[in-house]
Amino acid sequence: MGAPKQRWTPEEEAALKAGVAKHGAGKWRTILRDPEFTALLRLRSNVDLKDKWRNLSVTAGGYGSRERARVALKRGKRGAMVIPQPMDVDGKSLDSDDNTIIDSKPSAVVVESMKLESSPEKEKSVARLDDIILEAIKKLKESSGSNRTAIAAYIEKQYWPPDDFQRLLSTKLKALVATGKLIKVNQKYRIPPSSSSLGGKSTKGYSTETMNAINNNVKQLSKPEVDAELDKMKGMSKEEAAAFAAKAVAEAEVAIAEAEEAARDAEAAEAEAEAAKTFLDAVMLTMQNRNPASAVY
DNA sequence: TTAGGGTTACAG
DNA sequence: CTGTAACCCTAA
Repeated sequence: MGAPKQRWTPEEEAALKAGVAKHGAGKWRTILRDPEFTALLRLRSNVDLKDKWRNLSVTAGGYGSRERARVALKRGKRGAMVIPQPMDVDGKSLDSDDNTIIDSKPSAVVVESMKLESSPEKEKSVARLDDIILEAIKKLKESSGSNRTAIAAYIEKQYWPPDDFQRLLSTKLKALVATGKLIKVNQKYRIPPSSSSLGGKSTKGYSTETMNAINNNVKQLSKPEVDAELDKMKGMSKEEAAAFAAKAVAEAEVAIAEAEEAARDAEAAEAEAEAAKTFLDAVMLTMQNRNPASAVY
């Protein structure tokens, strides 16, 4: 897993995901033009966004079109393999109310080594923070994971204490969770295992006001975007759909984090992010209604 | 402009 | 050498 060319910073990734959550995958130019992301993605082209999204999909274990092709080739040469799908075991609801989030992306735990490349200072420091956060968790070695306070304490002890650190840390943790580099379980963060599983969705952190708005919207949303996404899901096995949904929820949350981080137009951006989450809630409901024990396809 | 196949750069 | 991530090329 390389640290090759112009690596994407977690911020850029988050912005990309947020953009996809808002406008949908494929609307690269739109995402790029969105005043909320244009700043963070200013150095990336629409093609870059597309490629990055493809890479993310691949490493996420989600079947990106590309990975499928590669896998197919490998199988072809070795002439082996089936894709056994023991179908899942749990017909459980995806809608639990605790704060458990388990991202759908495995992703290796390789931290980004600091490169002394020619990148803006800002990006350098944030990339380093990611590195440090992971290091902190590793060093702390808490079996069930480490909470934000412990992580912050460790970092403050080992490194310099930036002024905006606490807030920055929270944002970074969210981003890392969304990226699959960390898993959050009951307020604690830990390094993800090699494989992924599906978790409940989180309903944390939103004001009752917001939640009401969401619940209210869920009942009467009818965007063409929704139909399009739901249509995609028809061809997925339940497992795939669940992973997809879990990932999407994480993305929506990143969108919210981004909205907070970018103080500018925060309200409007947050509203859009919430809308994205609303869509996801609808997806979840739809899935629960239609996913008998067997897959659709 | 976008999707997808191909290529390059780099880490393990 | 192989796998991964960023980058390039081109058809639609």
